[in-house]
Amino acid sequence: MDQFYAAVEEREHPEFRGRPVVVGADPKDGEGRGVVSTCNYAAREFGIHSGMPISRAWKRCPDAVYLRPNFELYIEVSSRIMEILRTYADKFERWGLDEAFLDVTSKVQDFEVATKLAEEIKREIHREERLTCSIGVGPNKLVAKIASDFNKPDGLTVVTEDDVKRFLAPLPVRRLLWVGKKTARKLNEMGIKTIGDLATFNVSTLVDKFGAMGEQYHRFAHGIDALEVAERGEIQSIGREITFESDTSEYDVVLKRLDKLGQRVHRNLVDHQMLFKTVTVKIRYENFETHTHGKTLRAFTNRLEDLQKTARILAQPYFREARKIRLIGVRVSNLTSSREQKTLV
DNA sequence: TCTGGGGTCCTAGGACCC
DNA sequence: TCTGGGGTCCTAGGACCC
Repeated sequence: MDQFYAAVEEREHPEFRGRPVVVGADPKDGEGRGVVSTCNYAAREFGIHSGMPISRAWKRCPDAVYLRPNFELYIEVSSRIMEILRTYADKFERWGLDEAFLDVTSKVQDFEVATKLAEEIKREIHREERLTCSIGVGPNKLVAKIASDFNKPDGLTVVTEDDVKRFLAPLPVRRLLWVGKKTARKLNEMGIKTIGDLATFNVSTLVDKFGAMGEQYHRFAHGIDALEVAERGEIQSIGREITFESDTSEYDVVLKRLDKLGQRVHRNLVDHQMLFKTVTVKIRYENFETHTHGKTLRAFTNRLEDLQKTARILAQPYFREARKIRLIGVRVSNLTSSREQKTLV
């Protein structure tokens, strides 16, 4: 979906039309913490983009419409769109709230028919939700994903097997799936700027530098990706975290917030009918130094008290030397379903 | 410029077991 | 007196995704 959160907000508020819309943290007249989640194209004209500190966005365009994300609404719209998409696919994989992979192998004989199908999907989503999306068609997930990012908004990019190398070669390595900021920088330092550079680079050097992933990157650069389109299974962890409005060394305040976060995690856990065995606390100091500290209990539990008590104990060692804390979080993992009756010995 | 919040997966070291 | 090999699980940190 194109600029999903911002597009949904514009749809719900016609009065915003034509104005820059920024969804994210509260800018608080330029003093706000947090980042931009999504912004529309009018806001992008001011150089605003997702991930940018909200304070910086404010400086660039104080007159934009600034909104806190309304996840309930986005989830609702997302669910309807996902149901539409599902009907078109042999295999379906949701990818966040606003992206999805569709394996349509059995529905189409060739790329021409696949293109027609993509056009039909775009039409149906626009008819039902009055929102636009950008679609990439390719021989595998990797190529389809990169193709979908190639032409936005309201784009459709088709890359056939024969075109894959020509399509990928000139693109910066950063566009590859799983090549983020850090890896892109390392690759650039090795003189690898484009996906084409990566494709012709010596594999063993890549393996030396990146381990098993080095070989993966090399395959990706050739457009080779054997990953299945598959629905995600059971969830692996549930966590909540918050950044304080101002960094604090009032540890009783921090512990209160930790308890509240524990409550929210617990509520979610119970909704999912899950038990947990591991609790992990996350602390970020004012200098952005971040630590996690976890403990695995002896048995599965879903008791709030177990969660909160363990979290408090785990957080304790970080409360020293009056160091100011920026963020606190708690996560449970090692989950199992509480639906099946477990035999306890 | 001052960096959110929800997640997933991988790695490396260490404890422990047989 | 020096030190195997197979395995599992736990922990902390880091990179990546939306």
